[in-house]
Amino acid sequence: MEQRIERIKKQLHSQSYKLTPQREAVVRVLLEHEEDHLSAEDVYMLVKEKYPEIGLATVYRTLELLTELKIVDKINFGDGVSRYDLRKEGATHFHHHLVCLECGAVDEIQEDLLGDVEKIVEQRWKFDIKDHRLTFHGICHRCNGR
Amino acid sequence: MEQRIERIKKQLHSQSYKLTPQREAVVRVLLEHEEDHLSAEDVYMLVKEKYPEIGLATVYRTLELLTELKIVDKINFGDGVSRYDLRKEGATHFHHHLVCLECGAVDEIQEDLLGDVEKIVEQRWKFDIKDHRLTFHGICHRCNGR
DNA sequence: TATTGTTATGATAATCATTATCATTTGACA
DNA sequence: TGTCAAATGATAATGATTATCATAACAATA
Repeated sequence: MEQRIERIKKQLHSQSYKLTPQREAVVRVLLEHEEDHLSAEDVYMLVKEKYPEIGLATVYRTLELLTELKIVDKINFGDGVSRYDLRKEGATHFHHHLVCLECGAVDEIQEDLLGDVEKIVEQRWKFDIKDHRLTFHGICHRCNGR
Repeated sequence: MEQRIERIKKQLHSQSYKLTPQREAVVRVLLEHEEDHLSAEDVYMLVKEKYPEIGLATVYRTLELLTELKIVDKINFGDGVSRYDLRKEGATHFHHHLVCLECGAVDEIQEDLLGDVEKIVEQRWKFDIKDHRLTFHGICHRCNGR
């Protein structure tokens, strides 16, 4: 974890940004909750426990900056709230999500799986793909069979 | 078009809903702009030209109802505004989108292309898929090569 | 160490897409 | 025609997010 933070610091510095204590606190929370798909408000509440002076606007700004730098991925499930995930290091594509309609759980697929599809899209539609978002809604293995 | 409206009316009636003049006006606009990915505000402005008494809240409610009944698909591109598309009749899956980062144009892919991926997801993750959303961000054929 | 200039912050106001509220209207049915 | 429940329109309210502004913090330089 400390090494990850050090590397994020270097990423920020390489673009003339600073890793302020507030930004570090946000990164720590994201690292401690890598599986959780936190909203900005979630992040704020968690950071505030350890860094009470932080402002909500700062959390939003930090998440936005990290998203622009592709350190963080911003996810929309269409419910009016954005979610933020630390991007896995070295990840060359956005991971996919399985959203359970029963329990609301969100599982992740790290595998790309879209290689063939992207080839078809690039060739048939002449579309130069930079990023993709794939979300499945359905019933998860926990709720399945009930 | 009239036949499509008649069929939508039947769909509504089969669930004890009415096709009021306001709802019909909304459906007409959606039918006339099938390729356009209209926001609720877009729909409202277009409907108002022909049906000036309509209220914005009614447009929202109508779009929401049509979405629940799967007559309309609600799309999120992560920009804070929902878009609404009439679902193609008989469509068994949600179509995909190509969003151009340069000009903002949104193109559609009607083909599923996800058959193999879905098989893998259902078997490996034991996830019973009900719906999916796939969006590609990149450079469209019009902006490509500039 | 002090100074300077720029970035970043926190509190809070503002914005905007959307939903809730309420009085009234409308449509279906007997 | 009367009744009742659904639907409407206007507008207030909501909540996620962004803008604003005074101030703090930080890095570089003398």
